[in-house]
Amino acid sequence: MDSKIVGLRSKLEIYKAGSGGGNIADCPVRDVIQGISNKWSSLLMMALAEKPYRFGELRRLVPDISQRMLTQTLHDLQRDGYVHREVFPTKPPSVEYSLTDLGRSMFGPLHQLLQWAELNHGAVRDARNAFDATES
Amino acid sequence: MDSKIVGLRSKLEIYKAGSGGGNIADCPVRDVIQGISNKWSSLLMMALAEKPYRFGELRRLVPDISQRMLTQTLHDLQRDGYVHREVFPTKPPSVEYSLTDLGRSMFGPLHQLLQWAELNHGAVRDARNAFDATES
DNA sequence: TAGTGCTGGTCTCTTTTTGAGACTCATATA
DNA sequence: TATATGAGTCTCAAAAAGAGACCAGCACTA
Repeated sequence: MDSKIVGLRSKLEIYKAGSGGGNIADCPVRDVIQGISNKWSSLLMMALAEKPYRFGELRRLVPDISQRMLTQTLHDLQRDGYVHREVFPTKPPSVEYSLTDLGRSMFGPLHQLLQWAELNHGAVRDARNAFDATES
Repeated sequence: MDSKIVGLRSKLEIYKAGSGGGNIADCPVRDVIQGISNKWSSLLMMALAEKPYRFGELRRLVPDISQRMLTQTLHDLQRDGYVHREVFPTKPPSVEYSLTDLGRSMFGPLHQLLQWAELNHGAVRDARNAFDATES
C-alpha cells in the first residue's frame, strides 16, 4: 500500500480499502454504501432516527412508498444491522422498528448530508433550471 | 449522540422543510438526496473529488459500470450542478469531468459518510452474517 | 351470525430502470 | 486497407420497482 501523506492520499483508496488487489468492483465500503444509497433507505433512517415507528405508521408517514418496498427496505436495513425489528403480541400483532446503536452511529454522517441538502436545495434547483434552459 | 439541541426538533422536518403543507412526498430535500442516492453517484463523486477525469478514464476506473449508466449518471450530476463537463477539441475530442464548487461542498458531508463506511464495514458484514444465520 | 376492520405482510402483474453489447463518426496509425 | 481511439447512442434483454389484490387471526358491530 503506497499510503503517503494522509491529505494527499487518494480518496478512492477508501473505496478500494480492504479489497486486496485493489479492484474497486468488489469493495466492502462500496458494498456498505450501496446498502444505504437507494431510494428509500435514507428516508426511513431519518424517520426512525426521530423515534421508533410501527409498520403501518411508516406507511402513512411516507405515503408514496409501496408496501412491498417498505417491507423490503426495512428488511435490508435490519439485515445490515441498522434497524431492530420487534414483534409485540397484541391482537393483531404489531411490529415496531427502531434504530440500533449501529444505525444511530451511521445516522450521524447521514444527517450531515441531509442538512447539507436542506441548506443547498435552492442551489441545486437553480443549477437544474439553468441546465435545462441551455440544453433545449 | 446526535441528540439534545438539534434532537428536540423533529428530524423529519428536514425532509418536510419547504414543502409547505408538509407532504413528505414532494419535498426539495428529498429530491436532492435522491439525486445522489443511487448506485453510481457517490462512487463517481469520490473519483472526481480526487481529480478531474475523462470519460474513458472513469470507465476504466469503475470497470463494472456500463457506458450507458456512466453517461447518464454524469449527465445527472452535471444537471444538479455538482459536475462540470468540458470538451477539448483534440482529435478525437476528449471530455473532462470535474467537480464544481457546489460538488466539492456536497462532497464534504458525503465524505464523512464514506469514512463511516470505511470504519464500520466490518460491523455491517458481521450483522449480515448474523442475520443470514438466524433467518434460515 | 355474518360482515367489517385492524394488523403486517405476501403474491402477481405491469411499468420503469438497468445492463450488455453492437454501432457511429471523424481522424490517426500500422 | 485495416484497425484503433474517444465519447458517446441505440436496441434488446434482464432486473427492480410500483400497483393493487389477497391472506390470516382476532375484535367489534349489525
